[in-house]
Amino acid sequence: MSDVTLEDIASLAKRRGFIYQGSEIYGGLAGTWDYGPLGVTLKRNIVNAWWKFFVESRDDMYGIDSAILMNPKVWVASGHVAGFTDPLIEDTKTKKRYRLDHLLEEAGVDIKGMNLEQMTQALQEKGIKSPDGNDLGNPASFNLLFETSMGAVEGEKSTIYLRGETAQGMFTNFRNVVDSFYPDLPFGIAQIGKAFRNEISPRDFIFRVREFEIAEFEYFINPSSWEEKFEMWRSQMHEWCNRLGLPAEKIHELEVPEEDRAHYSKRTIDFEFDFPFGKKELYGLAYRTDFDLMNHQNASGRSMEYRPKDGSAPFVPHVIEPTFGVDRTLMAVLCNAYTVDEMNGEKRIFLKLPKDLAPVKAAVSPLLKNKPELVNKAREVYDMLKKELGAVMWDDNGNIGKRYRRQDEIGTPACITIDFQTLEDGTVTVRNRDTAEQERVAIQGIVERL
RNA sequence: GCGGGUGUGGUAUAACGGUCAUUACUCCAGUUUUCCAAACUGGCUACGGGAGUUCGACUCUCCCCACCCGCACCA
Repeated sequence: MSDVTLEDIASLAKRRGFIYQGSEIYGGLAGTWDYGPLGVTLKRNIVNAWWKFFVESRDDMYGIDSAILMNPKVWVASGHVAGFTDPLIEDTKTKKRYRLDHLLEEAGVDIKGMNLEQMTQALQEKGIKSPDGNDLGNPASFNLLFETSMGAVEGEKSTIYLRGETAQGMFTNFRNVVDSFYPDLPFGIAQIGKAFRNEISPRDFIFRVREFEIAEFEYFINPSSWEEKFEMWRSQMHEWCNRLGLPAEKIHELEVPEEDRAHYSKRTIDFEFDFPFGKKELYGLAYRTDFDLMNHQNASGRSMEYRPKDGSAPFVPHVIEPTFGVDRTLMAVLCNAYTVDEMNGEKRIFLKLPKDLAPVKAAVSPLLKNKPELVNKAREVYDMLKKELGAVMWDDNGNIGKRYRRQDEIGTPACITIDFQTLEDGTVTVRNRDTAEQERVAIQGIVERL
């Protein structure tokens, strides 16, 4: 359905307990969202699948969980304190904003190492106008790093940053992991966790937010093999999308041209997804070279060299970095799952979630709730399934059709109904979410059917 | 951050400078119901926040906040 809007999805997400606006009772806080009971389960299912696929099932991957707060020197060395800042300048007439550094570059100015003041001066000396030929106002710079302060005593506090990416935790622990395990090259260090960015304008539901979750890993390689490893992860990323049930035709690769690439990247491919509001970045795959390890080696004085076991010359490994926005993943999964079809002349909305991602695996209902013998039997089945599967829901509200529709909206793959025949022959009906078809199954065989 | 728009129960909405703020669905309790949002009864829940104008503001003005669209940004 192409006419499904983001509002439809956000509305259902709220109504059914997936995603709420952050701090809602106080009018909200821009760029923050809270996950409700079903949302957190869905997210956890995604994250667990990711960890299983990229970490646990491999023998060249090492998981870590590093601190959100890091020594500020990390962010200086990584280039984020300087490079995370965008100098913007406004056309005084059209009110359009432009990147000051871009305008200068176009005018042939070498801006390397310039601060905002120097750039402003260069702008004035050159008499640069906006692309529309108008005067430019005063530049302002936006640093996307979130600042906070450490220390409880006023006046003795020091400014530190909430991490803007999780990657630096992998780089700062490179030495530790090598010392603990001495893995063969290539190997990776993976992490899932929160990152924070002072986005200028959060947008599009949970797509661009100020606090978000990233799953990513740094894959350390011999630079001579970078192209081969890059290709390997490229295809693994497609395989991952496939496992999420995201159709290949909705995933698009974008070769990021040099001028748009991050300061550390020698090659970047964006994986874009067809969201209801357009084709937008979902994942990134970057060849970060030895940029980060070299910077940390220089700044910390600690060696980042890897000593090959065959006795060949030590070197600082290069890095391939696949990065996955967890919230964006969840959003893509939701958008992709949202299905509208017709049933008995009425609109039926259901979430066609892959079984292993669905927050509720099955719902159990007595056909009628005023017949104690049905309710008791249904309770029995429910207790049994709850023990086996965990994520099972009891539902006896309204009539049976209503329950089916309710479960449809939260993507429950199967509904199990206990009726009078159950009391006689021990079979139940299992109703399929996607086809709405039902099938009689013996109670003993339910678990295998789900 | 700029320009434009929007803001009424959980969701979607109506109206009005002046009694208890409308309706539908959802949700909850109950009656009923032998498989796809049936019916009936009852119930919870809203004017985003703050100032101001006014005898009286959900309605008019201003400020703030959030969301939507465009620009810009998006490591």
